[in-house]
Amino acid sequence: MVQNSFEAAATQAKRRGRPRSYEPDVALRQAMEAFWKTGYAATSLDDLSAATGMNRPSLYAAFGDKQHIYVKAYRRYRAEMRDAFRPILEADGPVRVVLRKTFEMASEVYLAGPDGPRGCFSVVTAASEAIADPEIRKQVNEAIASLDQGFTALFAKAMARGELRSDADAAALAKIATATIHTLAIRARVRAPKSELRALIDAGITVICGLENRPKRSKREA
Amino acid sequence: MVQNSFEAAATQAKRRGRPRSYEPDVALRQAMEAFWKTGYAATSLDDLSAATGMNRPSLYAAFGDKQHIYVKAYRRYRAEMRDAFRPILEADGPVRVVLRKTFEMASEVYLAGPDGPRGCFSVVTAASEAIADPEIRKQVNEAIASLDQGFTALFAKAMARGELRSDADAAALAKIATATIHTLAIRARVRAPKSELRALIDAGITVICGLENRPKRSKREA
DNA sequence: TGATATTTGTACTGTGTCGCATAAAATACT
DNA sequence: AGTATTTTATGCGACACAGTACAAATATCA
Repeated sequence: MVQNSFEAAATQAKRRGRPRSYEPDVALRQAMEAFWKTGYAATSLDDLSAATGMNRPSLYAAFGDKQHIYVKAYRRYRAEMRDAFRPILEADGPVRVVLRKTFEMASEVYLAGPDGPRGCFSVVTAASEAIADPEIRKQVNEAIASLDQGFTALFAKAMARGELRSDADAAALAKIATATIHTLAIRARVRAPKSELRALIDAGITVICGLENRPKRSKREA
Repeated sequence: MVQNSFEAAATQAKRRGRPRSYEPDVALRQAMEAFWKTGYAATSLDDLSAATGMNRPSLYAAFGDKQHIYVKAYRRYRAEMRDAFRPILEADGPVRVVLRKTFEMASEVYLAGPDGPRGCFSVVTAASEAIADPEIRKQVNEAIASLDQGFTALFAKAMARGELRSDADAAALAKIATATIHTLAIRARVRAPKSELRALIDAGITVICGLENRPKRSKREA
């Protein structure tokens, strides 16, 4: 499997037998979408089959049984989120701006489902499964810790530049930033109006960075 | 059904046929526990039957089909939470104290499952079902709005007493308080260590009420 | 004591679901 | 061309599940 993907990644090396009628990468993404929307238990293998265009035996051959498909789909979700958030979160710039961009990105992702808003995979679907499945629980913990750490680094940098109160606690602020992400995810899933999410983003920024201290003429911050 | 519960509530009025071997109230609570732990889809009627001690026909007679049982169990959860939180949230006292008590109550509830931590029914189980079931989505929205409003009232009172910055926005702070509840629920479900939840509570209070301005000798606030 | 009313317990039906076995299809190697 | 290899496609088998029918059980009322 490993060398296969290596060969495939290389120069589309000629594989011996009948060619696959699916691309594992896009199939996994489609499976992810299905789980994201309906959760683990409510998504049947037939649903996955329909979503991916693969039939069940192919699903098994490619990803293993349902639990394995779920774990891999969740891993894929986390990887995509990492790739989407890291550049924004690690970019240089005023905390307020970076924070706003991060929250807005989250909000967009949570609202932008193909069939309406669906929130965050980790928060609304994986967390639910965390009691029954230790592997998933571990991954959700990693996801949360990773987010906490990303925000902590951002705030530590900002404090070093004097952008935040010197008596602030970067790790504590980070937890509140993660909390804002979490509540965004939940509210998006239950179709809270966009205005509510916007208000939430403003509230999170204000509470973490303080009120805009210099009331300038320009209305936008970014 | 309505008059039955009335009679029963009255003086155990003599019912005609074979007596029930269960108490509807405790049975619903047990069903709630089951759904709370494993979610809607992963909880079978056999699970509910085992949890309540009722057999399936009795379940149907008492509460309707699975979806109805779930809705009623969720309603029950919300009612219990209301009863638990309202007196704390509406009590007179310094915001910091009220807020801390509220967060600590939430933390305790989320951690105190009979088989380990399970988070919040609304956040981790109902929100997941919110896409498929409009009735549940409506109820989750109500639950969130109710929490937002409770915190808003608390902060408005506090501002009137001069306990918070006069330029603060009670509704905005309330959303952050709700966010703190939400992240507590999620982290509890994935078995975050208690120390993490404590740190989160402190962070939420600090970020909403500001740093303790007068460093007194006593270490506790409450 | 017998009729009536209500609940329980068992068993049944039809459907959904998971996982796999097996044959057909489609490619590369020789 | 023929063989080996890999995937697809059909479909099977065992089981879980939701919901219900029906008879037995247990109470009140006359």
